[in-house]
Amino acid sequence: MSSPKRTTIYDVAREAGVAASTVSRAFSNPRRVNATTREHVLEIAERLGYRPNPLATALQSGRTATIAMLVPDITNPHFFGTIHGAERRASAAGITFILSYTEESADNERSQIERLARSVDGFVLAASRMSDGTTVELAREHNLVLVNREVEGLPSAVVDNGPGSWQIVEHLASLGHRSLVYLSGPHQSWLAGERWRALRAGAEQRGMTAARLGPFPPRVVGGGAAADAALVSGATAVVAHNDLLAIGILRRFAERGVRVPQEISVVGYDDIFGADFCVPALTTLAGPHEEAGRAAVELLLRRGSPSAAETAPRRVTLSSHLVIRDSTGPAPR
Amino acid sequence: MSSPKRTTIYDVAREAGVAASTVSRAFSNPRRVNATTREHVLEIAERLGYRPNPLATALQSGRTATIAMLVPDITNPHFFGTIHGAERRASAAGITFILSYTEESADNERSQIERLARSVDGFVLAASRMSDGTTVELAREHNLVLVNREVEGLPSAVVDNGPGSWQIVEHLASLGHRSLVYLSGPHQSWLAGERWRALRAGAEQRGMTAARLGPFPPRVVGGGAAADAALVSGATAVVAHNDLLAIGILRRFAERGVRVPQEISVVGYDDIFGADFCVPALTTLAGPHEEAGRAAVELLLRRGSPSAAETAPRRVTLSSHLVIRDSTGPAPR
DNA sequence: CTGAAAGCGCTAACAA
DNA sequence: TTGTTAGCGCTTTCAG
Repeated sequence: MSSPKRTTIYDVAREAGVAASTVSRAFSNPRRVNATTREHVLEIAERLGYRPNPLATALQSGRTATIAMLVPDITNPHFFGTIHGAERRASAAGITFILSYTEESADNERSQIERLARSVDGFVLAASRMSDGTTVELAREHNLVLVNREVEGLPSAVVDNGPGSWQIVEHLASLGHRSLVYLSGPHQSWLAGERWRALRAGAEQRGMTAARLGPFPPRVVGGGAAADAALVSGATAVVAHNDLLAIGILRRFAERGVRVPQEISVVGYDDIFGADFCVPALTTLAGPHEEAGRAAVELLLRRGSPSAAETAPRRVTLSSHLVIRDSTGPAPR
Repeated sequence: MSSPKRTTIYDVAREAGVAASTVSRAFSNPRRVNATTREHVLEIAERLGYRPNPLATALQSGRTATIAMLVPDITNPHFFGTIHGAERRASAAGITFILSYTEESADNERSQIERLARSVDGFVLAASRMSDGTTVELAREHNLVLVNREVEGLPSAVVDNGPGSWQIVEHLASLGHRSLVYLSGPHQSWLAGERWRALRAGAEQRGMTAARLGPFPPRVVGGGAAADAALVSGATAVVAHNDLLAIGILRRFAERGVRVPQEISVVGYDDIFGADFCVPALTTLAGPHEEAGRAAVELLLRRGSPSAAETAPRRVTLSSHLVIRDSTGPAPR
């Protein structure tokens, strides 16, 4: 497997006729070394195929140059954008990126954080399922940044769902709908709460009735039960917690011969891959999730740097926008 | 961020009235310690909130309890299954899982391996773009397992595409098609080569003509050019390098008013999310990709263990199967 | 600007 | 079974 002996700073030092500390400086603190010396050292290092051992660096300095991102569920395409943005940003900064799944479990999330604590400089928690209290407590010991979740006092990057949910209501109202039902996601989901609050407020303002049903698993399979529940509710418009659920709902409606949007309108969240080619194509709230991932990593990196530690904005909000496709139409009369 | 001072084995040792090495053993080599002593140590450790520092362990022992998976492109849903399977397996073994993207670049792949080398026990390379030579060379220094790629002498887990591609040909032949065109993926893709070889051989056997066009980017956007090229070729059936490309092709055909499958049949590979609800639903070669990811990690873990180092199977092959949906039909006459 | 020396927290001989 | 003793490869005072 791995070679018997790797070259270390000592090998380089000996060969270059300098002390190990000088080699160390040549790499990690270039300006503290005479330019000529450094060049010489670097050359020898190159020739010997020297590679710094990140583990040794981390053990000694406490800096691991690694961050971890925790995601509830990888099979949800919604997260791809966020993950991708975060990974790109970390990679650009020369930071190793660890991805981990928590299977929608707050306990898992917590234990993963504890397990990885010493191996990373910080965490990006995507759509964290942990309670505010637990999160704040962990944030005292660990470097945390949230994505699509807000907790008082913690840095976060979120795609606003409030204004976006209002857009959904306005859209439905303009089509003559007088009632909507929100098919909710996991009840630990902060986002689900945000969405419902905004939908309800928007509906009230427009004189529409709004009901919430669920929770439903935020996956295609959840769509069957969700669709049936929606039908019983009598609402003319359903807003699904996410596109996965919405696609499942469309499928169930198709099975039952319920025509969308003639008999009922369907709206989703996230604009995932597939939302544009399912049938009917899904009206959904799209957002710059890749940007959110990037911003989160940026917040994390900034906390590490000595400068601008507290001056930096702690909270990034990004705008979402409604993409209108074929799953919404005039309310039936 | 992180607390000022973490408790170490020394703190525990002092408190428990034993040597540090005993504490170390109590955790990493439980059977080499008197049961009573161990229990006592563990209790003290618990009370003091001791957590082993994986970095120190790794630096000393060389074992990092971490593996890395390198994937060409995360936005390709094809990889989700593989990633998920690998992650689950690693997680079950208490192994930290690092995910990294190589953006379809062999150079990137190589440099990532070198960068992570000291921080991980091994690598899972998914659909590696590196040449056989480079791969073999790297395998001398690093612990590599391949997924959906075969290189002489290296362990791998692959979903067979040969037999699967034959199934595609048989299916098309049975529908009366006399010609097919393969719209190829990246030319560094080993899989693309395998597929084409099998398609060509199968076609020959069935007296069909087979042509290869491309390479096309294996994404939806590649579908436009691919579809147009297929049309010019005059073939009655197109086999796309993957479902993403196939979906792009369907879209282009729809735009151009080409009816599928009446005028032309379309087949994809991978059975990704969305393949069942695009229009028409896609006929595609499905495979147990999650299983492949799991198997790859298993191969990696096995190499580490002293026993069965060489007895273990080095190559896992999994069967694929054709899922027939609505994008294939009788050849036009 | 450079070198010597002391660890970071843990494991692994080797003794006892 | 347990303790002692060296380090793993690097960074970081502290002198020079």
